[in-house]
Amino acid sequence: MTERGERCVQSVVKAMAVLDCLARRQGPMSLGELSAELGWPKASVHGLLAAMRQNGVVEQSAADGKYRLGIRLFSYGCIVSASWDVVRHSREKMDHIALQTGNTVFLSTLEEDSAMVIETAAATGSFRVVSEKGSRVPLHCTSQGKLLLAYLPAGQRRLVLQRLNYQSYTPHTIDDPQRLEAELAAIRDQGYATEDGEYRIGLRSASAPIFGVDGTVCAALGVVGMFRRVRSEEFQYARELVCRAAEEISFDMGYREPK
Amino acid sequence: MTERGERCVQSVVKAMAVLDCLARRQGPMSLGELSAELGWPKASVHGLLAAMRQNGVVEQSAADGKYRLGIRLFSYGCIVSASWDVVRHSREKMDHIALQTGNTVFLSTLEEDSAMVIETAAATGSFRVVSEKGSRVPLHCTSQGKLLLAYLPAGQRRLVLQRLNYQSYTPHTIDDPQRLEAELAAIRDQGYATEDGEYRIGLRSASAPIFGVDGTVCAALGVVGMFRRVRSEEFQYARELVCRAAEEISFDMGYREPK
DNA sequence: TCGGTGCGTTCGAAATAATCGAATCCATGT
DNA sequence: ACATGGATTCGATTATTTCGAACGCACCGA
Repeated sequence: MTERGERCVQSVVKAMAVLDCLARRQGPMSLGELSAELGWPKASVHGLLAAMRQNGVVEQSAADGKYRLGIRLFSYGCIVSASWDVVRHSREKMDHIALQTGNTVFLSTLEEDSAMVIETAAATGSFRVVSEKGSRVPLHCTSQGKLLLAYLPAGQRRLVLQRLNYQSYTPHTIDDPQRLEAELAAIRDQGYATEDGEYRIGLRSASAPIFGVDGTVCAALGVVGMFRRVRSEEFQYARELVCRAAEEISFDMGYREPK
Repeated sequence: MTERGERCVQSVVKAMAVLDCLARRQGPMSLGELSAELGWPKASVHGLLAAMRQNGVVEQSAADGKYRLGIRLFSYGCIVSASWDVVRHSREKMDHIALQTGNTVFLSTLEEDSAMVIETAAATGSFRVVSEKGSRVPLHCTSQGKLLLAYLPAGQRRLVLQRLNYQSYTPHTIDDPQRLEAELAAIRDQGYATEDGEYRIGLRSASAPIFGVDGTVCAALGVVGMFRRVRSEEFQYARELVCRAAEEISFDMGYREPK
């Protein structure tokens, strides 16, 4: 471990790995567990944890001594969230679409080879699909995932497509790279993505791109619900609302369509 | 810098200081700024940043090379937020109080010598007070701050009271430790805290303690708004709703009042 | 009451990895 | 083409991390 593309402080890389480990578990872990999981001596892991405990990035339970992600990370997360213009520009329109369609509206962006929800507007219907802030879904079988992939620069897209696992969640999941490539091209053509029970049976969704001032897609605006069929009027209506809102938000953010 | 109470990895402590610096600014910073602010050579800071950039804890702008907190911190923040039982148990009752009173309802907890908002329910009225998740307010001049202080174990409370700055925000701010101590005792007696324009002129708030199963206060439930007077009927009504809800939430979380 | 067990924590010397001034690169703008 | 201001890389010195082992402590069953 003496050679590295990037010249960086290895202790800090390790500390980040500890955070990742705690994040994957989503719950408290003992020093022993962390040490075993990471393959480093307990004393080493302890040193890293102690450093991060100092300012609340990790916390230690007074009862059982287990470690977990700390409140300071919540604080940082709020700062990051507040820095996203796209959330501020979308909030109102998202609520509006949620009311009009009765379904869940969400804003997603790429994070670690998956699509992460960064904002939601709750459904009003009784069969509401819940979509929690911070939750992640696969890229190859959701409308937001496929959309974000479709608009990724070709170079990065190729790399991500290679890394994906193409797990089949339902019989409708697109589980081979060739077909996904074709779907992505179609998405770029029509300017939006749909998903027809490819991730969860009975769930359908549509997503449209929000462009930043630099012309790249900074988020996917989507609607998800238990629509009857993709061709149904309600779904097409929801899809259109999302597409129009995404265009308007892009405009608000300073993006101008190339002529 | 060879002696330390805690035995911890100093590079990681420094990395955390970099994060803190970026968090305080709440916006992008250049390597030079960070270096100057922290008083360390640019190359050193760069190494720390490079390590954290690897996994998205910090991001670097492609345009101007400036650094900022990364999306991974948002992801971590959501995990932390989701781990708080108190939020899940409070959500519904908070919405209810917000509807009943038309004012902003919030859940707060201690973070770095201030009271941080961890959940909110938006006001319905036209003169709504906004309270953003993650925002922090002083301890000595808000109902949530005084409440959290009042129920802190005596040892910790003394330490915090010493560190506070007692800045006067309005003519009503309690700006001396003695009077604050007396106020805290009164709060413990009556079981709730109020604030009468001590932080912002015209703003009044009331907070009640939510107890965890271990008997400590894990959060303050509060309501804030432009109430006419503390003795007004609306304020007393809101205060009572908050107190009752806080008791119920405490019960739901497994707390049983000592006989 | 007494060991045993499984924790987190501390210790200390060997050895690795961080440090930081200076050099380099790479945009921008003149 | 040149200067400027920034990020980044380099490399020898040196302080820091490392990690096995020992410690302290709570819990639990005998």
